[in-house]
Amino acid sequence: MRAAAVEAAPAWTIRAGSEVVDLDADGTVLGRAAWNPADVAGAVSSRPDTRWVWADTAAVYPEFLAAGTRVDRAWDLRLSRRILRLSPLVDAAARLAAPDVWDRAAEPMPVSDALFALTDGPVLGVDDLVAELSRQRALTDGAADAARLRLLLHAESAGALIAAEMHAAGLPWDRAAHERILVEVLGARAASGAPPEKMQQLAAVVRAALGDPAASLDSPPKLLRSLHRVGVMVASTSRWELAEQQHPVVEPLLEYKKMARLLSANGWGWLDEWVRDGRFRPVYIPAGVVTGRWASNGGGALQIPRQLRPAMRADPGWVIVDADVAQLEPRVLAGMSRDARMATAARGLDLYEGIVATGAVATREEAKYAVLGAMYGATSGDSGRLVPRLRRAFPAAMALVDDAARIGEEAGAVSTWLGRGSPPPEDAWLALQSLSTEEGTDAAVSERARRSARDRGRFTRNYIVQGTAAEWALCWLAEIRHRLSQLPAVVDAPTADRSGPAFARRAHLVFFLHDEVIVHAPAAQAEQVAAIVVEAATAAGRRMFGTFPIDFPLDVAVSPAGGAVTADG
DNA sequence: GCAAACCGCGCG
DNA sequence: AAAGCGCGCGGTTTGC
Repeated sequence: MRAAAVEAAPAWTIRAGSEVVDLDADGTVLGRAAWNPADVAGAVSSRPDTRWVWADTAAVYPEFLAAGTRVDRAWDLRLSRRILRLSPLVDAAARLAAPDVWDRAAEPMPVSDALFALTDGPVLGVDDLVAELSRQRALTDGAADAARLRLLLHAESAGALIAAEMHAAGLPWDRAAHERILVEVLGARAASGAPPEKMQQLAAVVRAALGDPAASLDSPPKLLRSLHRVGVMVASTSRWELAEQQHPVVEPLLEYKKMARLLSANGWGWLDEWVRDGRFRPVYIPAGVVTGRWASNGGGALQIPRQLRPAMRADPGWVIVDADVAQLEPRVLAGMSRDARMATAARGLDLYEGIVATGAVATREEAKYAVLGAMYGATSGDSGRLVPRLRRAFPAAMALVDDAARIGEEAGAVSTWLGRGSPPPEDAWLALQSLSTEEGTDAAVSERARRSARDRGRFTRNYIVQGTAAEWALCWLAEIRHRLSQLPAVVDAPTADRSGPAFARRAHLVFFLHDEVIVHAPAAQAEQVAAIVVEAATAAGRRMFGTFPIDFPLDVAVSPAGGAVTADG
């Protein structure tokens, strides 16, 4: 018999509404308590080894951060539920069939300062969470590969913690540096409403080339008509098509479009709206993309142009540690297919050069287009023509993506390496497919059905690779977070107040973009942090692929500002 | 008059 | 030497 329940340390702690419930490792309730908002730090520190459980990290965890504390481990019931519903590792009969109160509340909820998610939609009581955790643990423990599924759910939940923490910490952003770039590229800011100086001048040049001083440059249909009038017979105004034309309007117009994009997407208005106190605080949405990738909401965090990277600037005495994985997706493909030849080609920093060395293709560029074509399902163009060569060189890897495409075309489901299942086809898709098999079907309908099937095949082909890459990245992030938390805090950091949460007094994650992380670190810890990021990549590879010899090399740059040039061009 | 749909382009 | 995947956003046009 174990000791009295009240004295046992909880393994799980559920937080909902105004209550906290502690559970032991078996899920037996150890005790219930009222939640005390005045002592969040005490609630955390008195349960050093627990895993915190809640319905929605984005709704609950900001209160912890605002109170100056963090948690080591979490279980996000909403994110886990979405995975368990579709995972092929879970017995199909045990998966949920009908939507219920959880699903109505299960729209991706952004991480934000407001706690509106708590009052939006159906309210879940703490007993609902106790029951849901029990159900999810049973599904996970009984899964075809429990360890693998558990890794995915833990990584997913760790990602949710990190998303909230990165929002709270903010990305160090130098308004003056950003404005210098704007002025250099666009010219001085003009009176309100008017475009900046250089843009006005360039617009005049474009209009002169169009022979129309009143030509509209910002409306694609009008611009298209203007182009046709001067003999530029393009079908659209997109850049790649214009670039093929020989006409004096092309060069200034492309330049103008670049400027207009910078102004509207990341101009002074963006700075005013998104940068406060030297921090850009985007809203991250973990698993906001169907493959498991993160999405973002507001501020275009995942689309910051490289042009503006130098505006990312560390605080005085701190540095930016910027790391990205070289060719993450093909490496992940080699790992999941156990393709030893591809893994050999991936040894070293440049997988594309490794492929050239096998003799499959002649140049690095060819290798790149062949690999992209293989993962995206290219059928034509230079990329499509190169794919068969890859199929001969790496049959195991190619069989995996080719099978995924075939399954998708046949309305089937595919899965990532850790068990995130792809969504089923939509009803309209199924209806079109069955319509095309009926007798006497119109040829046009059959063609639409075939195209729609191939579209889905390209989706499932890419799903397994993109989704597994997202899983690798979650493991990497979680490892980095854990290792950074072991570093000593810099108590007298000059920016401790400005950075807000207490965890920001030590090196902390401030940005994540699919295969790249940025850590804001005290300069004295720069080398330690760089080593942590590299070790975490190795650890993530082991967690995902065990002893299979696939490398995940990084480009790492340490500097006061973003956009630093790394050794690998 | 408002919202959905479309375009074009930024990111991986 | 592409036109194959996944996104968000601002601006304009289109549809009700």
